[in-house]
Amino acid sequence: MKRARLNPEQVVQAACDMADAEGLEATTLSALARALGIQPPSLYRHIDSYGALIAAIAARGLEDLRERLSSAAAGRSGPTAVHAVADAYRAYAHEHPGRYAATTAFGTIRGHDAYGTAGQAILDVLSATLREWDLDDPARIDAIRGLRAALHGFVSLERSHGFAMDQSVDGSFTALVNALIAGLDAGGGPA
Amino acid sequence: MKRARLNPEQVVQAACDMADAEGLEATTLSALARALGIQPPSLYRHIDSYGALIAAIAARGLEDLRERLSSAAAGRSGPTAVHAVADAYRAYAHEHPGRYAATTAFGTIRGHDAYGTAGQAILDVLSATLREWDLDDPARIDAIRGLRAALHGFVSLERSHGFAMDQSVDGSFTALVNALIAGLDAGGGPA
DNA sequence: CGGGGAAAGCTAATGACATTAGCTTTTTGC
DNA sequence: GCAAAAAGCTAATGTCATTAGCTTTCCCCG
Repeated sequence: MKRARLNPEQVVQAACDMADAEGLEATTLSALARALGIQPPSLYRHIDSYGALIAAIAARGLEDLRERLSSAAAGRSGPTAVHAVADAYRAYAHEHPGRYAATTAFGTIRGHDAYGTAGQAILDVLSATLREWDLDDPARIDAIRGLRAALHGFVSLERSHGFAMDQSVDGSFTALVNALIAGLDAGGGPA
Repeated sequence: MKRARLNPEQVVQAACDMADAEGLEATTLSALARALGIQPPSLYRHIDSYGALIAAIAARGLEDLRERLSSAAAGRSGPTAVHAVADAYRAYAHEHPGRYAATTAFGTIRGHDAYGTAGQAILDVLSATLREWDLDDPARIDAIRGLRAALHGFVSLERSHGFAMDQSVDGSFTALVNALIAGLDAGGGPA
């Protein structure tokens, strides 16, 4: 019988993979221990708590996501950049549903701040994506919040079968991003 | 010692109140039984399961929400109607965070369809709100999906302290709704 | 080469949870 | 007033996360 000899890195990696494959809710300490060939209490040699594990998955998700968004934004500007970033955001959420879900599992994460800076980095990328509109600060923050809310809301509803009609979801997403871009062009602040 | 003599209606009502006051995660069968002065297994005389209870909370939340949106939309049209409905949506989520959270707790709800029709009713209200734009059917569904995604995403991030900067969140919400309206006016479908 | 300490595993136990089975009490309808 | 249904109860099970305390394994240093 082979001893595992694990380290925190491997544990988090396995948890990320399990979350993507089986769902975040199925990623329990028991299931993770089973998958790793050890007993549940042994996991505490590598992680502080269940909440800390979910926070670690979330942190990794945010880092990966930031990288994808950066790549999508590189060498693009204006509407093209916004579409590229939006598509990259949605693609990441689909490819790594567990990591993405952890990112938004605020309930279990509260207090574990491992992912605070990673979240800020995402906002920086979004901000850079909007550079061409040259927004001054109240409007800039409004735009970032709106973009993030729209992306998160769409992906969240989509991931949970929130869109019943069998019309193309891709098209609806493109239309939403176009609407936000139209809003940026219109530029009118709060009436 | 007073016997409770409960019925399903009262149990769901108490669960809704507890969810709003203590949070949906704190609304366990044990805590609910404690609050009602009975033992946990006795709850099964009134509900089928924990999942069914959450689904019942969600159904009530959707019904209440539909009513609020209907009221907000009545006698209004165009951008005014959209703003009124959006504000009503956000206000409901703030006033009844537990019910609203249940509405989007797709994981525990899956399979309990008590809330299916209520969800459809919400979409009907949103559709009516957009009447003035006279959208034909692919664009109409895109607009509804986009509006719902934006509202849900914003409220969801807001509820979980997703907006760090201390700039006014009200203003950001108004700006987002304005952007969506600008998108409706621009009307361009997917490029 | 050998020993000692740290790292990483283990078993056993606890307390919260949902859930089932089966019993008792209360209410209600005739 | 009585019988049956409705609504409560206790006891037990299985799944969680988590803690305490023990043992094994590895690695470094003398």
